[in-house]
Amino acid sequence: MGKNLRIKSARAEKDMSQKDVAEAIGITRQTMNAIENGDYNPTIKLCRAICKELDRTLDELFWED
Amino acid sequence: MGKNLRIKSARAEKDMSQKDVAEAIGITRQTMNAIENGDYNPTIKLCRAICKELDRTLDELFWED
DNA sequence: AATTTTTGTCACATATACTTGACATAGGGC
DNA sequence: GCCCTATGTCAAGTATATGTGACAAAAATT
Repeated sequence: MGKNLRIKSARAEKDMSQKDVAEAIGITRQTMNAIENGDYNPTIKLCRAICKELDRTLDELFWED
Repeated sequence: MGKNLRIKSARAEKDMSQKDVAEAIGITRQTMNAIENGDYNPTIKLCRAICKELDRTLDELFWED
């Protein structure tokens, strides 16, 4: 899986580090890093939490063609 | 978690059983049933596969307010 | 009514998402 | 130079998504 630059971009827009987002939604920094780097496959619940924190939708951050 | 009636509806629209969808995307019938009944929390990859099979987007089938 | 399909549910096994703690590195400010 | 933040990564543990096989009960079909 490739990197998810859309998450990185949405983070930048809110000026949040990976750690900031991770703490805001109650996961570890390492997990956030792994998701952003495409190292694994988060659950939908976690995806929703990331989306809400970054003011994006599932389609905007996690859809793929 | 509550039932996901949007999946059920999308299935009905394509006249597919839980088994049909499950086989089409390479998961078991029981897993498909559990997801539709809200018994757990699928991975984003699986959600994407369900969406593509049922011609819906992530936001349409898996977003929650 | 009998048969087949569809759905619900269970117990147990396996794969993998996620945690924890640690160490390394690059960059910026003092 | 040193310190602090942000990111990357690893090994080992825990939690949970998913698979497998089975049984039962609706719901549809004949």
